[in-house]
Amino acid sequence: MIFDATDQKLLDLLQEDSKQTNKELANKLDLSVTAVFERIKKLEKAGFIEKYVALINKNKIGKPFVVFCHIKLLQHSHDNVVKFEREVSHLNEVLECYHLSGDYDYLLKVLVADMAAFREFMIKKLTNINHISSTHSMFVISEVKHTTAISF
Amino acid sequence: MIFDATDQKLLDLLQEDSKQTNKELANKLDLSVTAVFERIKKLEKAGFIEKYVALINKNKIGKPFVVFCHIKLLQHSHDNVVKFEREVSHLNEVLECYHLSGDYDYLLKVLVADMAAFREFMIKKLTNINHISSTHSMFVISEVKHTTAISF
DNA sequence: GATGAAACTCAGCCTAT
DNA sequence: ATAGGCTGAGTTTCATC
Repeated sequence: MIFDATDQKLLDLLQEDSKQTNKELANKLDLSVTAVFERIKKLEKAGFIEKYVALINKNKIGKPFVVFCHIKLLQHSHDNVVKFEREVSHLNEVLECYHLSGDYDYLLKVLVADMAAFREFMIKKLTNINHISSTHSMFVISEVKHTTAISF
Repeated sequence: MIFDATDQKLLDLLQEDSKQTNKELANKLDLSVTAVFERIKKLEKAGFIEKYVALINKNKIGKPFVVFCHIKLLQHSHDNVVKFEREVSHLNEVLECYHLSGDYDYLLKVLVADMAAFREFMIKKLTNINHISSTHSMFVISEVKHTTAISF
């Protein structure tokens, strides 16, 4: 598939605002509406565009508290790893979970209402998952930058 | 403003797929098309919905390598902090930057092509910012979970 | 461009306060 | 009775071919 500078610009625009009409995009890219339409379909089919989503304000819905949580496992047998990953994926407070190199095995991004809710999460959910050896939590004081848009 | 269970469901649906038509949403929510339309406008105006974006596949555009980078500052004077935060925000490899409690001051999520590109980023960009005392990088082995959707 | 569908507007209705 | 959400019809604009 051909992927040129115009496709890049198009992805930049769609990553910023996916509700723009093809006409608006056409103006910005100096293309016809149909050309924009076809490029978008091409990018969707080729898997460049994964999905279109609404981003919502976490403060507005009462979950302003972000915690990053390092986790070390007791053992790293295949079964334990798979089980841990599956269980952690099902926790809806966990927005992101990464398997990492370094001292700790995993990094979790956890979203909750406040410190009390985080405590509940730790006690009732996280440490209820077996095979966790230790955890280390870091609280977000402020979000300096947060974007979903990848630059080229 | 009233915010009820239907609004929650609507936000859940829009966080999953913002390209659904109001008709589809109306069916899922058992409402009329107009009612859905009005609720969405209400949620946009009230700031619950921040923006609509396309999520793109980082592997497809040649940036599959994710690194989390802890950073400690030398001094924490107001000026240094502001300057650091501004400069780091301008780096397009940095998708996210958080001011954290704990041993390190900041956590950065960095997206690059590969280890060589990360090295370039560290040498040419990151450590070029003054007032950095130390850094500690952790490489993502696998992304176990990654969602932009916040649950209620 | 043409067309079918979607977004958006409006006027009036229903419900709860 | 008043406010708010709901509906369905009508109009404009968009996506799609």
